[in-house]
Amino acid sequence: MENYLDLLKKHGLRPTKQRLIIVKLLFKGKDRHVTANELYLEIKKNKDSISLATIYNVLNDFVRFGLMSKIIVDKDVAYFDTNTSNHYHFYIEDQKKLMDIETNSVHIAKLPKIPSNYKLKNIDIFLTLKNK
Amino acid sequence: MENYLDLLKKHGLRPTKQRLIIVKLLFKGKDRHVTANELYLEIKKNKDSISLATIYNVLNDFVRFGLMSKIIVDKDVAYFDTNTSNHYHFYIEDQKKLMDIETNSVHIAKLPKIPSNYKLKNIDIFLTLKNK
DNA sequence: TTACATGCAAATGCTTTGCAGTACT
DNA sequence: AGTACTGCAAAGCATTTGCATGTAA
Repeated sequence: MENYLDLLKKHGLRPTKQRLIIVKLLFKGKDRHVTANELYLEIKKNKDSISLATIYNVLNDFVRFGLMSKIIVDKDVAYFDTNTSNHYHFYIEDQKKLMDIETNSVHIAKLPKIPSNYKLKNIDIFLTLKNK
Repeated sequence: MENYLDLLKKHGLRPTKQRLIIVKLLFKGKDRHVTANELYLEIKKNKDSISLATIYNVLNDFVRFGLMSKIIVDKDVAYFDTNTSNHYHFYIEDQKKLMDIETNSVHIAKLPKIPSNYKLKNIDIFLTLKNK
């Protein structure tokens, strides 16, 4: 309980009622990938209520302050990921779902030379899956 | 000239005036990554005129019929790529530009096991770059 | 009390769609 | 002739923003 509060403070975020509800939900268990709307519905189901605009604001703040990351793989929707370490994803196209790939199950043996004047910010890998 | 027409026919697409203008522009030289709006402006600059809606229709048809691919890396805009073979991209964040990565400059030595009931459709890799 | 956060509704911006007119075959 | 394509304006939809109200420090 208290550690959720500290989690926010540690990242320079004021622990408001709404942020606490969201942090508790997302960081309770294993890593999660949620869309803003999914989170909105989940909160409603738990008999709480946070406006969708606030959910967007909170999630974007969490990304800005390094608590979460944002994943773009579908034109229609943004996914928010509780895992901020560099890792890769399966994207299950038919279900529009993301799944983590275990980091040690991928090995990139060779990377291209980065063009001069640029530096590598991060590596995204998506393995798009279809139903068999 | 004639081969553009054949390119369309070969893929089962009627060679209309608009499609020919677009094919000529996109397949004239090296591989290209364009947004619908960029293409729209480029066509206008060439003293032609195609409505933005038609450009979307044409590009989406080209993707559907295997002439191009669609790349999602930015929430705001879709990129259309004349290269349909499996290859990877640099994404230059500050300029919102895509660049091909030479296929043989990346080597994935290890891939995860694909979950049962699914098959791998394709592999996307984005190396996001920032200005140094 | 001052700066920041929330929530609603309205705005934004890319993309898609309905439909009437036009062009391929 | 019949089917497919184009073009415009309108609709759609996820996300952002302006602003008044509420809350944390």
